Amino acid sequence: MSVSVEALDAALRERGLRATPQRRQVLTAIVSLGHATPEQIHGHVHARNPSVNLSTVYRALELLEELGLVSHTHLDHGAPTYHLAAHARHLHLVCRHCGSVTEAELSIARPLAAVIAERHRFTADLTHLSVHGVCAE
Amino acid sequence: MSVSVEALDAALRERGLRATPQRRQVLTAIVSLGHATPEQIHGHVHARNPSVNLSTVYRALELLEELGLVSHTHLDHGAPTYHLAAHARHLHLVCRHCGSVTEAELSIARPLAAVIAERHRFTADLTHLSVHGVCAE
DNA sequence: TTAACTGCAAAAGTTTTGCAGGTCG
DNA sequence: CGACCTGCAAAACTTTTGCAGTTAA
Repeated sequence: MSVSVEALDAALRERGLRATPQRRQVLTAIVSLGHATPEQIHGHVHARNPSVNLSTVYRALELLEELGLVSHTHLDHGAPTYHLAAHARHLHLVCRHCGSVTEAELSIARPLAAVIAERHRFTADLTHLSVHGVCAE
Repeated sequence: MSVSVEALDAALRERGLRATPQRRQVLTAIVSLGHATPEQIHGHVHARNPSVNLSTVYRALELLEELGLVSHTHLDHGAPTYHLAAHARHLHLVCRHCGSVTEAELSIARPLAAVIAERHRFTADLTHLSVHGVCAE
């Protein structure tokens, strides 16, 4: 975790931007939560620092994503969920019925990515891949 | 197209629901547009029948999906796009840069679905699969 | 006729924005 | 000190809901 925060500080410094507590706390929240919606992230940050505003969370998420530290997917019904870019070593199986999210090996989608690259000249970003369906319940 | 509308009428009758012009027009719009957001569908319907309200479009989409005639995915930034269930014979390649949506053979994802079924006991719905990435530009 | 459906308007939920004040560097 | 950031409030969107009037069957 402190690794991520240090990476953040470095990335910010490099761009002449500021390392504020809020930005660090948003990143820390993502690290703790694994993957979460802006709302959930705000809840986590807010617990430690009640003055932090939801709009600041949105702005921080946008920035963190721009810096390449974080990325997001649309898991279920359009709800965006954010996670560490470095942790994006799995794809998501989203159950339509129970809403559960299971993680699966990224490597199992490699063959698919290869076919897509070849036939469509399209570079698939597997870290953004989520497969919808029905789990074993 | 009239095929779809007839299927709609039949499905509605079977459930004791009503075949209204609005419902038919929403379905027709989806047929013409291929895939479209609620907003775009409303635009299309509205052009022919200006009195149709957006909330009616939402209600119709919900119903059509329930009847299994239509389904939706979240293509790009969470924007829901609806399409005929019968046309869902392809998966989507969504370009992060230009926003374009390319269609690819569903069959190329079969092996992936098989692995997921075996390892995770998860039945993948490939018709809801969209792959994000970068196209050839 | 009458239960289902629609249009309208308002509510609810989410994300963005303008601005005055606070703060990192 | 000075530009960058934040909190707040309001705006901009998207989707849902309640209700009175309309309409398909």
